[in-house]
Amino acid sequence: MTKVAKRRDCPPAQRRRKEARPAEIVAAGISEFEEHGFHRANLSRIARKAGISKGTIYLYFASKEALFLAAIEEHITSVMGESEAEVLSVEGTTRDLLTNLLKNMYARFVHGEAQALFRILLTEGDRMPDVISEYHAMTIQRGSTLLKKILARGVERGEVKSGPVLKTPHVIIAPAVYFAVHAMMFKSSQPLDFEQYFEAHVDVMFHGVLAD
Amino acid sequence: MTKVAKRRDCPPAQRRRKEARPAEIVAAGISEFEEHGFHRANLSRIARKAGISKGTIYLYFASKEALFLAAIEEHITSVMGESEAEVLSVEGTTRDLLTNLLKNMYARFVHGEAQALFRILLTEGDRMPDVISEYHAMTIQRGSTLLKKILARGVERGEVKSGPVLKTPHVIIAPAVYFAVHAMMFKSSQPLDFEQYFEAHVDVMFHGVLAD
DNA sequence: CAATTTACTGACTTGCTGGTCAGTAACATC
DNA sequence: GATGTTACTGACCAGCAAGTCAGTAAATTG
Repeated sequence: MTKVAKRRDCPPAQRRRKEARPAEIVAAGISEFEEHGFHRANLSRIARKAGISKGTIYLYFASKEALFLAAIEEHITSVMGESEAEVLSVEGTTRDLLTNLLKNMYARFVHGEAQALFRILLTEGDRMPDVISEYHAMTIQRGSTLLKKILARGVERGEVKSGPVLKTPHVIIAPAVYFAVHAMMFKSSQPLDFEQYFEAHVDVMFHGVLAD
Repeated sequence: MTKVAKRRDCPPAQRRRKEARPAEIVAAGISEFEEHGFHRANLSRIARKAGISKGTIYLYFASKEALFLAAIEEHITSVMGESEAEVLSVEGTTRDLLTNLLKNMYARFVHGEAQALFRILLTEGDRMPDVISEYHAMTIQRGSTLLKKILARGVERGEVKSGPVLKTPHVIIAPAVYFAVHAMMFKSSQPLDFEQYFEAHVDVMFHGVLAD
């Protein structure tokens, strides 16, 4: 009744690659967490995806949560790095700048990888205030600062009228987030038409719904 | 080594109340699911909240999932029942109607009970397409039909200009959903000022951001 | 009051998964 | 080739929670 260890010949004869492991594990982790969220994510499956055994994960990460944090950090920086300068560098009317910014947002949030990250944080964010803060800084904070700049510039050029939006520019990009949320919930059953939605978004943002 | 049953005196001497149980269990379930989502919700805790033992739950519901479905159904109908007629009955300008509708939405989605439900479905909805469909019908479907009516009436009265929004009225209420999502993620760390946000929302919805 | 029915209980079973560690083999050095 | 080091393996452990069911007692019946 001892803990007999019946060792079989190590099947695919794993090579030893200390340097490559962490990144590979994180990559497998991102994929697994995207697909299943934190709770349902399964370490054995992550190990399989990374082509190693479960025990190896624990050589590089202290716990499931530690791996999750590493994966989130990696994902945030890889997905969110750039775009600000790009948007601001365009010389053009406020219309152009805003349209450009929105296209950028939709591309990331709706079609892109940012959606999965967004979903995970929405779902599992409670337990990790640090990550939430970082995410906030890199998305909302950054985005609304950028928007404020664009709007202020627009006011100066006489293209934008002043109003409460200047202080709470979130409302401008809100429909993009709504679209992402709608897609998350109803993608398969009741999809929205993107082109049509985008057109409506831009139109309302610029002119509102009232006549005159 | 038999399965000895050491029966203690039945502690609080539970009464037998076959009729009242299901509703009580569902109520306890709603509270638990709101607080923890589906996965972390714990049946023993639900039983405790309902003042019964775990086994009793299984006298009335086949599984955790069945209880969850019952809870969701109950919640949807209790939270979403009304408001439509109320909003439409108001005789006034389109401004009034829309402002009224929005206040209603914020009250439900942002401050009210609908938020927890929304969060759960966003998080756990994949596994239950039926519930998602029902939810869609009772919220999005209904809401956008209502909005289309209001806008069409506004166009007739010359208060609303025609445009792509008439076909995709979602963009109008999107900022309310954004606010709810923002609250879910950043409530504790970076809350938005509601009054200010609401004002900006209404302003943009009516007039847009561009001058003239 | 005894006999019967049935709402209810909670210890137990079962299954799953995060985490451990004795054992193995790939590489390094002599 | 022998010896040492260490990346790696995977059977096992521990604990938790969904679900079960033998047993109990509240109501009901005769």
